[in-house]
Amino acid sequence: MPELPEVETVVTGLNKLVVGKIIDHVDFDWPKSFPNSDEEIRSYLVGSEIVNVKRRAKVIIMELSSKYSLVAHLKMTGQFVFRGRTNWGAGHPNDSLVSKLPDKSTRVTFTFSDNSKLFFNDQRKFGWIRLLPTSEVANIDFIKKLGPEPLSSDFTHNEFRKQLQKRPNTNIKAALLDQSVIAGIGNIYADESLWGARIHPQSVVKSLTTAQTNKLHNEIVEVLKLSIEKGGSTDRNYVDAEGKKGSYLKFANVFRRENQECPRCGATIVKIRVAGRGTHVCPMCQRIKK
DNA sequence: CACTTGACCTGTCCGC
DNA sequence: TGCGGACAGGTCAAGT
Repeated sequence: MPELPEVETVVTGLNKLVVGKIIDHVDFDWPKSFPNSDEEIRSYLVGSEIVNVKRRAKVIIMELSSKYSLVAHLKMTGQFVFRGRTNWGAGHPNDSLVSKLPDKSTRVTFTFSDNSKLFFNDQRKFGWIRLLPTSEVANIDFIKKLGPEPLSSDFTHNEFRKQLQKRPNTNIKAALLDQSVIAGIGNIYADESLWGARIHPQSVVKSLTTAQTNKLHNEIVEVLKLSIEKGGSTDRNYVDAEGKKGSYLKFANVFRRENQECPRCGATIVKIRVAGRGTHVCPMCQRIKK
């Protein structure tokens, strides 16, 4: 599922819904989803308050009053959905993929002291939650290696070119999906930003001109901002912390639009395979550059 | 080393 | 309908 805009939307929702809640207990049936020991849970989770929720790349970090944090990755199908007194039973039936919880994809359930609940659902079981000291979050290997946040002021045209030099001989799509080059982009926003910049996903990174990477930089920022504004993309599973879908895909130009007309030139959009991923491209206005 | 290809899982869709 | 295979928004580990 979720790329930067979806995770950002979930984090915004969690800040509104669960900050200030005290964790009473936690239930889980798939240990890989939440592998901490009973001892750690008893000592650092139960009885602690959620004080803040933030995002780095696609990782969600919930800081607790115990000086520990719940760190989570939604991978392809993970969801955090809150249910409490104000929204029992999903207040938006036509806009939601989940009405009754827990359901068979529920892996972890946090119950708060006021009896409201936060469900971690994950159909494919790739996602995970870890409880660890807040001071160690920055030292997680994956987080240490992450490239710049595309919506931060550090992400300049020059910085983007510098980061791309880490992967000079691969294609630009693989480079965009590499979280150590740039943090938070996944399959949808890679395709959309490459279409916006008129760059073919199979173009070799070192062949791109400065004008092209500058344009791509601008497209990445615009596409991500627009998606956050639309509450992210719901392709199949994604919902926000209230269980609602995102509407960005209505505005997408190529993603999942194979066999439709390119909105820019009218040619037929094709779906190919690049970097092992389904990739949507307009063969007319996105040219391969070797 | 740099880069590409499976594996991790469940569910759905499509062709025979 | 049934069944096999491909595919799905991400990241690792193991290959070349």
